[in-house]
Formats: sequence, C-alpha cells, structure tokens
Amino acid sequence: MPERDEVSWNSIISGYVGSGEIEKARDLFEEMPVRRNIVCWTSLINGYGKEGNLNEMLGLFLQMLVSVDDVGPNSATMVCLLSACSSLSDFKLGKLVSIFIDVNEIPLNTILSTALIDMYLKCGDLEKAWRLFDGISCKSLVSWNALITGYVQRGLLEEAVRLFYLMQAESVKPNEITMVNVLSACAGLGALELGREVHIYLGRKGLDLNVILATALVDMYSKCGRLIDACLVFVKTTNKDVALFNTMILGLAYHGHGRDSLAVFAEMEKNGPDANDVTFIGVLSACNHSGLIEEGRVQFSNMVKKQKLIPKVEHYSCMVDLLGRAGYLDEAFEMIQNMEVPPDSIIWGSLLSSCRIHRNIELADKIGEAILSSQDPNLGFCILLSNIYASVGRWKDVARVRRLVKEKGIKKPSGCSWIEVDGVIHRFLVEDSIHLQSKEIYEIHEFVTNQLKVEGYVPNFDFVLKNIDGM
DNA sequence: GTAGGGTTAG
Repeated sequence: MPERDEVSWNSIISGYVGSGEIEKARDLFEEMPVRRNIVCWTSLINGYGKEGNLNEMLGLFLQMLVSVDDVGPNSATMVCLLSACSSLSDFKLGKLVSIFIDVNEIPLNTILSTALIDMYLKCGDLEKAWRLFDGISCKSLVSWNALITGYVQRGLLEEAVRLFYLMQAESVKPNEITMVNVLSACAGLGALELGREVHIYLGRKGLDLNVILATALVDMYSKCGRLIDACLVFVKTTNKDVALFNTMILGLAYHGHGRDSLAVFAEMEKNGPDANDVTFIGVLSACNHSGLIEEGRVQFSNMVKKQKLIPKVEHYSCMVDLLGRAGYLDEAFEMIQNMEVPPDSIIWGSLLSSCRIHRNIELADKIGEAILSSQDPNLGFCILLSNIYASVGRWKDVARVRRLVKEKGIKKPSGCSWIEVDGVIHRFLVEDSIHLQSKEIYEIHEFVTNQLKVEGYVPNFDFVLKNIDGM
C-alpha cells in the first residue's frame, strides 16, 4: 500500500461516508496507520448522524474525547451532532450538545450558530434562537432560512412573512428554500397576493421549479381557493412525486371535486408513484366531501387489502364521518369499536354530529359517555351533546354536561378568521369591533343577510348551537 | 468535515 498522508486518508474516509458505506469507512478508520485528525473523526461522526444512528454517533464522539489522537472537537463537529439531534428530534441531546459548546467555549461561527438556532426553534425557545441570531455578525441566507423555517413550523406565519420582508430589507436574496417556506405561510394565511408574487418572482428569476416548490405552490393555490392555478402548476410539473399527487388530490377534495380528485388518484395508481397513507386521507376526504359512499367503502378496503396500508385514526375518522352523514350510524359506531387504534374525541364528535343530523338519541347517549370520560373532552362537542339533550327536553343531562365542563375547566380558544387584501392581513374574531372599518363591514353583512332573505333563504335554526351560560 | 424545504381527517 502506498504511503498516504492525513489529508488523503480524510478524503477516502469522507468518500465512503458520502456514498453511505459507513462500515467500510469505519474499518479503514480503525486501521489507519497515521494519526486520525479532527476532520477524520468528524467525518465519521457525521456519517453515523446522517444515517440516524445516534448511539454510534455519540459513542464515537466520546471515544474521540479520550482517544490517544489527542484531538478536540471543533465547530464543525458540533454542527454534525446538532444536525443529527435536530433531524431525529432528540432535543434533550441537542441541549446537552449546546451546554457542551458553552462549557468548552467552542467558537460560534455562522454555521454553528445557525445549527443552534434551528435546534432552539424546534424546541420552541424563540428567545434563545433570537439571541443567537442577533449575535451572528455575518448573517447568511441559511441563517435567515433557518429562522423563517422555524417560525413557519411553529405556526407563526405572519411573523414568518415579516421576517421574509426584513431579510430582503437587509439585501439578502431569497432562494428556493426561502420561497417554499413563504409559500407555506401564504397557504396557512390565505395570502393569495403574496403567494402569487412569489410565483411570479420564481418565474422571473428562472429559479428551478423543483417538485418541492411545485407542491408548495399547488398547496398555496388550493388553500387560497384558486384551484385552476393549482391544477396548472400540477400539470406542468414533471417527475411528480407522492407528496405532489397528495396535495392535488386533497386540493380537489376540499373543494368538492370528488370525481376529479379520484381521477387524479387513478392516474397515480396507473403511472405515478406509490400511494401512501396521506394519499388515502385525500381519497377518503374526496369521497366524504362529495357524498360518494360506496366509493369510500371500496377505497378504504383498497387501502387495507391491496395497498397493505394500516389505517390510522385519521382514515377511520373520514370513514366514520362519511358513513355517519349518510345515516349509517350503527356501521360507523361499529367501526370505531373495532378499530385497532384508540379513538380520540374528534372521531366521537364527528359521529355525535351525525347523531344530531339523524336524530339518534340512543347512540348520542353512548357517545356522550365516551366523550365526557375521554382524556381530552372538546368544548365544542360538549356543547353539541348538551344541545342534543336540550332538543329532547332532557334538562337534567344538560345540567350534568354543564357541570362537568365547569369542573374540568374545559376551555376553547376563540375562533378567528382572516383575509388578505392588497397585501394587508385583516383579522376578525366573533362579534368583534376591532377592525377600523368595522361599522361598514357590519352594514354590508346586514345588507347581504337581508338580500338572502329577499331571495327566499330561510335559515335552519335547528342546527345553530345555543350558547349556554358558563360554556 | 459543517446549517435550511412540500402533502395529513373533523
């Protein structure tokens, strides 16, 4: 074997790590005739981290600390550890790594700070993340992206959009990853105008419209009610993967285009990628939203028997809702009882609302018990139950539900809706008067309501939930 | 040797 220096050993080891041949890399690493430097150690540590083997990764790191090679971990080593903790959501270990960095005064460069920001955002410690971000003297695009991504993933969508503007004000140019996150925020906010601007920007910059960006666009357009634009992006995208198909199937399903949604699914079964469990959430919702009962039954059995997918509570939830609405209450009830997963209050609530529609008090009684004794009773369902009792004059039961709600301290955050007009997001709460044009808005609302009456609309007060004191 | 991305019921 020809003599090799440290540097060429490093590149051989990292080559094997890069191509996923971690065992080969490890064997060579053990037999190396020259001193193993920090690059070599870090390379192998990273290899274990990337394949999700935290135990081996940590073992190797500890081995390094006591090895005769006498190397100390540097910033890159810590980035590898943090990156593994973050992708495997092991935040306990991540915090330990962070403490190690502090104690050993490992220098914080931009990359290490960014890795720490990512970790702290995922744990929900926004303050620490911000302190780190402020401390970066040379904020990179990736640092901004980590911050924006973290905000989007925590559901802080308006703030994420604000960060996006702030980033541009600092003359940092966004890339695909920034745009995916901004589009995701737009989808959640219903911010069609900003979403469109992003789409136009992508076209103008000639940025590669990869399948991830396409998915984010399709999702944004569907959730903002622009199904035609969603379809256009979907059709134009080559190399469609399962997530893109799922997004399109769900988008069509939401908007009541059950048949079209199923057609996309059929196309996927024929020429596309394999379906997964998310696909069937879309397929079953398509059947549900379009009242395709028989099709729903067929697809559910297709999922279990042909595709060998194990149904989750979400799939059962779709089926229970589908069957319940159509009046097959006993079948829906039986399905909940025979599931191999524990029912949550949501699935019970769905069946309960079907009981109300079909006025099945006996079943509502049974479900009521299940909801009230469950871990997470939902206030909405308690009110629903109480209204069902009220509708048949069972006032004692109404009082019992009300007492339980008080005792358990069940609360519900107030509902909120918002709309974006000319890039400004307007937010509304029930019966609020916060908006500056509140007076005009209520006037128009009254006008529309009157117009509906003129056109012959008669509201069905039967289904309006009664507000009960203390609930 | 090193940081960041899309789809999930009611």
